[in-house]
Amino acid sequence: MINITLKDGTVKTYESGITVFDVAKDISSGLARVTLAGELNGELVDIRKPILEDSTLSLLTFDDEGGKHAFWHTGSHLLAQAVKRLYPQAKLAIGPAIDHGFYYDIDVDVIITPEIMEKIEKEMAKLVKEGLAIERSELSRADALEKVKNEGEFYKEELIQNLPEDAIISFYSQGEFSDLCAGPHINNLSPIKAIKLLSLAGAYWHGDEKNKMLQRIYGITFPKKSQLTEYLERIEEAKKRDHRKLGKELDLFSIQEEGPGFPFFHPKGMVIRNELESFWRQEHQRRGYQEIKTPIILNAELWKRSGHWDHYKENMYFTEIDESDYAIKPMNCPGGMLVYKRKGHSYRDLPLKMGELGLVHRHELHGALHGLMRVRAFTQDDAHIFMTPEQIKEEVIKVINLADDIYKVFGFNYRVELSTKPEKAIGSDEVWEMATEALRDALVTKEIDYRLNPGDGAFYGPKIDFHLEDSLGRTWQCGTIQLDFQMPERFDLNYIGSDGEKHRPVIIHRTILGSIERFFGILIEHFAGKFPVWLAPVQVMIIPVADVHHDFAKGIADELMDIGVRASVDVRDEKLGYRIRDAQMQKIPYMLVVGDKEAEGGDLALRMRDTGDAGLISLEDLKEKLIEKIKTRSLTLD
RNA sequence: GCUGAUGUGGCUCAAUUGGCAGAGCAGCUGAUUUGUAAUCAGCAGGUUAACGGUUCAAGUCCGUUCAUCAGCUCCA
Repeated sequence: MINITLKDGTVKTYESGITVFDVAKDISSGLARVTLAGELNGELVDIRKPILEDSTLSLLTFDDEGGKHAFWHTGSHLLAQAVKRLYPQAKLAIGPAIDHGFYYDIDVDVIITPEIMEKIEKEMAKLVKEGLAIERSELSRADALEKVKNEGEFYKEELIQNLPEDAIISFYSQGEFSDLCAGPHINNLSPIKAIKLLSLAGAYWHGDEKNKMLQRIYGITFPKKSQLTEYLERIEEAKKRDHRKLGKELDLFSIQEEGPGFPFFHPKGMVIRNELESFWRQEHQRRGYQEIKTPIILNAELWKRSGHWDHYKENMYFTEIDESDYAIKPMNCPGGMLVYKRKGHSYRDLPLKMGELGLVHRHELHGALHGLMRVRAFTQDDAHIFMTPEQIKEEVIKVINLADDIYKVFGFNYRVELSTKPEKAIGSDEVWEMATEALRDALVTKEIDYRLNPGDGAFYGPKIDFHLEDSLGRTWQCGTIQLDFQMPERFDLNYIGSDGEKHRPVIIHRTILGSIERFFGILIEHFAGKFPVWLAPVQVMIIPVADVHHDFAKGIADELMDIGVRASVDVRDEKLGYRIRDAQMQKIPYMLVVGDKEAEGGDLALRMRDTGDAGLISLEDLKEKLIEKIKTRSLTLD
């Protein structure tokens, strides 16, 4: 007999070998119906999993991540089964559950069109009606290989061959369909009440562009029809926050055919950008950073010395001046190195922090461009910290703190990744190991959860990345902290130590916002265009009731502008309601309606973006409120 | 770069089987003088992404290129 401790702390005694599903059934048939998977001693397990020893067990439903995972993984099998029924010649590659739904990569000789997707969707619904049970079985490596070979599933064959020696090879089957799969899966198909195939894309086998491109079908399933409707509505809502759409509507920026990947910033976008940059300068100055600006075009020799010529050439643009080769900078570091090298340095100068809002150009693949998020010209909020090896940890921690301080101002959540040595890299393994450990040490000291991203470091060093989310939950790298022992060597940088000898400094390359462009895009989506007061292009729109109130309105605007508030008067010959609507749609935080009553009485009728009419306020109180909101970079209006 | 889809006034979208390119909003002009999310009327605005082809006739069919969108790959 074994003891099983449940989520609520109750302990139940069962015979060894009882399955997760049987435990659920024993508790109640209702619970058994909604249980999709289990979490056994902290590990996600199949609902069929026999429990052999004293354990803690959580029964997972669709409300749990693990339950969703099993549900969607089964969704992907259902998709594959439907495809195989319609196109028996199709070869299956991989079909995992993802954060929102699932996909399956399929190699089939017909081009899947939206019409075919509809057909597949119908076939899936038909399969659910058949009420097939899902069964799990294990095979030896030889038998498994034999099975998939007989079925002609050569992608599966390759997958099995790549499994580690001791791996348990399991298959899940439903009716005539069976698929190599580690699971977990749900008990049978009938809980799947809503099915939607979402999109279609090409995807390389093993993610390698040298391999064949397969057709990837994305889909999602739910236990209730209403959940699908809600999901689709949420997607629609998220699309309204898209920075490309809002950028157009609010007239912030544009990207035109004449310059793919080269964004134009419009007057209103520039207000936000300038506010961001002055905030950035303020935060850096008070932390001891100096600011520099290095040229955009520098000669080819420099890029050969820095290693970019050998390691980054495909992403660079080149030009020729007086018959010499020049490159347009894809990174700011070599220029920064030259500034450091201009004069001798003492250990007393270190750490030396040089910041640069540097405009870089990188050739990104045409298909990779995405609004402001991925462009071909962008301004990095770069800085290079020159320091002694002893200062590494402290300085890395200071940068982590700075990033956290800055992200907090916007109310962002972020995710941290640690990226290690890539294939194309310079420097010895020992130095890489040391640098990677230094970064890891800083993360551990700060008790930050991070995700490991092997092989994704810069070519000169490992890095800590900060990722922020867009409206659809896609994450984008913004801040980065990169440790570099290579550039100091290549540029023969040194400082004089307390011993009077020359020493090699170590460099941190870092950004906080990442690129101003990308950060701006994230910002638009994060706030859905409703910028906090300090960033809003127009902070107060004054709306006179009639012509006779224009002078009074302009007087108010002047007083506000005198204290640095961006105020504007809408003098157009339109009805009040029209102009309020317009200001509202421009997402202007505050509106003032001024007519006879205000001109006589002194107090002003205030309207706020989110809550509408806010009653009367005196000009003095309003000024105080605005100054406070702007100074504290408040995220709220009242 | 790869796979698939898309491209019509500044914006959002119409245009039967190939048969005279249209509407709303925005803009301009005039009337209207307005109290918390759209006042009325008139005017102007297009080589239908570009180039080539088929046809008596192309926004529509075919080809090439460019751009955009969803992914893949890559990356701030």
